Amino acid sequence: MSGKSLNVIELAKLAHTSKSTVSRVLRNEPDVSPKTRARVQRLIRKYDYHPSLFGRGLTGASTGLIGVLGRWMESGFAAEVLRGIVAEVERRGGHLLCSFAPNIDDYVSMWRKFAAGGQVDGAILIAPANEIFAHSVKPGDRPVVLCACKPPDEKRGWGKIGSVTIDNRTAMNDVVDHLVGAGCRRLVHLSGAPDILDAQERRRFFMKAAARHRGVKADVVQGAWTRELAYTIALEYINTHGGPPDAFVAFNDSVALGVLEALQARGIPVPGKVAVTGWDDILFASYAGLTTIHLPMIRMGEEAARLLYEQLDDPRRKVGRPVLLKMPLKVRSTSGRPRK
Amino acid sequence: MSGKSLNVIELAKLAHTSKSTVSRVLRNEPDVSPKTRARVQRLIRKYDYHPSLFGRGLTGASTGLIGVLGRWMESGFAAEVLRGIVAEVERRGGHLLCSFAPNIDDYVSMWRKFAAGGQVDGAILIAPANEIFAHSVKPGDRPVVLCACKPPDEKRGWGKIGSVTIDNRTAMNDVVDHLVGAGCRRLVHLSGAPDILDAQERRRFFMKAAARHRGVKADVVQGAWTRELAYTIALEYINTHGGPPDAFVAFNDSVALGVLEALQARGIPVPGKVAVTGWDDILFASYAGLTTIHLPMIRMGEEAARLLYEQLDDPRRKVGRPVLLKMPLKVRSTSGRPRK
DNA sequence: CTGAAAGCGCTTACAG
DNA sequence: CTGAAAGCGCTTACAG
Repeated sequence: MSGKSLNVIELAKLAHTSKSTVSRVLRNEPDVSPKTRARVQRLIRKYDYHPSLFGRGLTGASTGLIGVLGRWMESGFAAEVLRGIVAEVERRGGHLLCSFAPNIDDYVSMWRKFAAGGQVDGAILIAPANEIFAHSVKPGDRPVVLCACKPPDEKRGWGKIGSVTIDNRTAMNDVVDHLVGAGCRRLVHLSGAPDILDAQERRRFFMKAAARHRGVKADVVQGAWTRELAYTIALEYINTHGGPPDAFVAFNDSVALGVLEALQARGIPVPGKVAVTGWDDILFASYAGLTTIHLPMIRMGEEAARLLYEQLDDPRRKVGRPVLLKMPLKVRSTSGRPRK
Repeated sequence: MSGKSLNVIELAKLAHTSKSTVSRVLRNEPDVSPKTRARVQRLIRKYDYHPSLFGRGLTGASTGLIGVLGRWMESGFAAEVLRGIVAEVERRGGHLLCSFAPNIDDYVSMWRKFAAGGQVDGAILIAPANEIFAHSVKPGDRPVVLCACKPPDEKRGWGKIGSVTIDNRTAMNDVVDHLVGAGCRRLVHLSGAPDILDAQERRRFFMKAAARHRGVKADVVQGAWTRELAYTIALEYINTHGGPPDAFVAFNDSVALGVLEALQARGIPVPGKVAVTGWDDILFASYAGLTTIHLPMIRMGEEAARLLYEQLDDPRRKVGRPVLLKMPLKVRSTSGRPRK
């Protein structure tokens, strides 16, 4: 081997052929004689040769690089979705180019960088803030898939962008029906932060779900956005209303945890006196016996990657499709029939 | 703008200068007149221009790309470490090129690809299997940092590789001293899978820590590697020994969870009759009041990235350094003084 | 301080 | 089925 690292030219010399032919073998093109192909492949394996990402990328050819853009990894949500993406991308022999931008302007800039091409084959945007829809999708954009986010309308080219979202409506119906079936009549929803789409949806679907039942009273309480806030606000609610409602429907498991702690502090039995439900199904939920909605974070990542590959595999397909994932209700012990 | 995407040549034309000068401005080189620099920078901002990763990479210049190689994301461990890496890399304006290889041969192949250059500036290897040390580090390798893994010796060039590991010895001493201080005399360690370095270390340090105390009996039980297995094995232990020991020291929180469930199933009070400790400090630990060792996964990622940048910032520095992270003991309610 | 030229390692038409 | 040539977008000496 010469001093420089192995490249198509060196490989061509060793195989007594041209770099064009080596390139053809590399990309599994059909028009190569079996003998030549075998000779080149043997050398590729012998030297564990991998074509340069940069050389290939510069020509505009596919690099197997999939862009992943997230707001941040704090939540654990992005990390779980990433696991799903990894599973699918790894299966295809691809690589992930990950960027994270908490700030929406940076996020948009990175999205544009991915979409403009010359970097990744396609990209997955994890939970972008809604401000992104004020920007336009360009006709020549690389395929992009939205994860945990859905374009609000067809405008600005967003109509042809694929997306993976969760079916909050059906899940919330399941929660409410289950609670009503268990005898609960006064339901209180501790909603999530108002700038989160899921929070808006769950809040709306909670009211709608309850309205389908006669004699059921539904209320929404804002501000309980974390475990700590939920603890305080649950106590406050109980003090103000002279006791708990029949059920607290928490925006997520952390909020439910805060509620459970508040109820425990006041010696109010769950589910004896009040039912509590969560959302997400994090590890502690199963430990605490929390009835909750299972959020399939890993599957969201997998589906997003599959959606992206659908478009990558068929370049004529210019339009992505929306995928709506069902979320199963996990009935555990915090939602038994109240004894009053 | 012409049809093709903006590049150094277009930018040079617009700025009435040459692509060499544009390149100098891009890389913040000193030898550019203030006027020219300002003119170029204005255009860069105006068009939100980002130099091509591929063009830059092909010349061998730094791309800001940091390679991350993991065995898999299943554990959640890699995901948390990744969060730390992201925090640090994002701060430096870099990007992550992530690959995951459950199989050791693939892992080694990817490591070599990163190390050979022409792809990333440097790489972080998360928890590689020990078989990797059978391979040699080459003199011209790009900087690499080991995370949650330490070279067993100086051989094959591994002596100059930086690493981030956790101080299992001190942490295990803390656990054992705490339990003995609480009155426990018979300690049982439910160890982790034998091919995990941390499992080997904790097992060994558990025995050593106990041996420092007179009258303390320490045992190791194998096979309890998951919550489910721990449940079964804890029950089995109790049946065989006519009751629990004074303390179960679990390899991690999931194992501790299995133990707690087994004790609950048998109606054995914790900490009244037996103490239980975990390791990792996952969310459920604080909920369950589990006394545990806090594993700073995010910090491990941050430290690994910092270590890597130390070498990247100073190319003369050919040798990385080892970092040993302390793990605080979180005393909660599962380790109170046993009442016997 | 500036610019022209070479070259990084590939792929892509094109000609045979 | 094969190869010579051009070119992707940068950076790096080199000459001025």
